[in-house]
Amino acid sequence: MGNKKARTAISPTREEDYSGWYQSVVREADMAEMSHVRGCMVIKPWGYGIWENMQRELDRRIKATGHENAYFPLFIPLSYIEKEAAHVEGFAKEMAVVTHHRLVSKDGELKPAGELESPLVVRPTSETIIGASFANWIQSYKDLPVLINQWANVVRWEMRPRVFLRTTEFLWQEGHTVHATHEEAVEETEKMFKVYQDFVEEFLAIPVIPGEKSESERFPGAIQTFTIEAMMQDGKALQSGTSHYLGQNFAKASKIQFAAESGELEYAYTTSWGVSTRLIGALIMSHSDDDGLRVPPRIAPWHIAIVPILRNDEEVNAKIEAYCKEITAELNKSYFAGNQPIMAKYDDRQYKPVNKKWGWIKKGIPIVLEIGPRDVENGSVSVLARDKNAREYENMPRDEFVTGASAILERIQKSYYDAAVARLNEHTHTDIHDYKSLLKLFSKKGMTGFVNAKWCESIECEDKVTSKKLTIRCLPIEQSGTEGHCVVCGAEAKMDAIFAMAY
RNA sequence: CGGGGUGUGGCGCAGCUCGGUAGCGCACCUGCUUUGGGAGCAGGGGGUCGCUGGUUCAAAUCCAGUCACCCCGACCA
Repeated sequence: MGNKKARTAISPTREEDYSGWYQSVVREADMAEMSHVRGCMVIKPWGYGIWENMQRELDRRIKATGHENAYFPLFIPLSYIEKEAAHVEGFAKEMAVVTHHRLVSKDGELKPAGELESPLVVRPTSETIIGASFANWIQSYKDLPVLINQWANVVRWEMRPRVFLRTTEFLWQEGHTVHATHEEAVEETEKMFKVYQDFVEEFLAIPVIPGEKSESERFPGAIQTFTIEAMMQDGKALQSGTSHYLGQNFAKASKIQFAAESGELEYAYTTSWGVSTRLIGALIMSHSDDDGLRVPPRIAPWHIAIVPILRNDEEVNAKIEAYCKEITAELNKSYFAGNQPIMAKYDDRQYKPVNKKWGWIKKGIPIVLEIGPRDVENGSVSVLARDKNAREYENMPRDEFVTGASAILERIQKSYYDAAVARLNEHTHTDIHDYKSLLKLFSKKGMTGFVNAKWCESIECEDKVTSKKLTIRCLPIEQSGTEGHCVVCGAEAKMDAIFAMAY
């Protein structure tokens, strides 16, 4: 056969077709597939396992900050949605509406019947329906704050679905809180915003730029929207989590009032915040390579796959199997990153070893162990770490691996994060000061990246940029505080803004 | 929602212009050989060609409609 070409497990490669690569990664890792329902996906066990791990850790952090879980209806009366003007306008175009409650058989076909007197919408978010409950729950300042979180599915009738990034139905968590004062609600908004940032950086190994959204990018009905923006491998930005200060807008719409100490009836201050299965998309586009997904150990459903290399010799095979099971059991008693249990899986499926190995690589499991007769002889293991070349085995004594596994997992976690930080830093341009240079930078094909530049805060300049497919992602929390000129119009400006193309 | 493209076994594709009843690579199953870094040979299973209707003796192929996916745009807390 002669020279083997460098073969990648995923085709097309990122270089050849980024979007095709993304879809191929999702398919080859067996994470999800588009269903036959427009824009809706089936999340398969490997993808859902990642989501469950996200849920577990986020849920812990949400509860650690004093919130409790509850559940509210999927259906929202149209009249509720109508109550907040900006909210209606923001969501009207992507609402699924339920108009009937029955089917009847007619000419051999099922037809909707029993038209509802007032239609229901499928929640695109739950501010209004939760607000209606809150209005009942709250009488006095002594009832505050109310700190509620909900894990749910929501529906937004998107025009251009993309698996995990923008689907018609998706899973998320939405926090909704009520406070007596403006200050306390702002504090809450910022607190949860920080929870998201820490979670995404520590567990998903994705560095983010925290910032505030411009007025036009705000959540419909919010006073302030905070966002964490991550940079994908193609340089585009992905909004990965948002936290909103809603002021009294929704309290007024839903009549969330309380008797203050003074005896006055006052409107409360509310917040909401959420992250969704979109984070899985962020994970894929942050860390994966041309051999498939790479899952940071802290979020991986399994950390170590143990693949036996069996021979046509039952006696030898029995030894290999026993050896593998011992190692699996030892690993499963171990921890990494402090107290996170190591999840090791003995892969005794009947597939060929080499196919099992590549299957795991494409799924992005952090470590694949291959164990054959020679390893049993020598008391060793062959280690494939996903942060290294998929063809480089490292042979090491069994005990060294078992005791060192946690360190390897931690190294992998760190290496993914470091690589993502390096990319973010390298491709965040701070030397763009005029409109011409800005457009020139983003007219390039391929890696575009972020521009951190001055903005005069005028909607005109923002619109001008938006018409060029660029967006102002956020006004970073970390401001230089220096004076300068708006990168668009050249006027005096103090505010730093992140400009980028976005998903 | 506008423009473009595509739907053929699990995946990737050919066949369609010029209608004659489906093929290739990978994967899968069996056997033999091989045996720790995507093995070889031989045999085999699996698709009513997205769906509906029309034209025709005959439709994957032509026509109409419809659904879905992909790309570009608009839209997107």
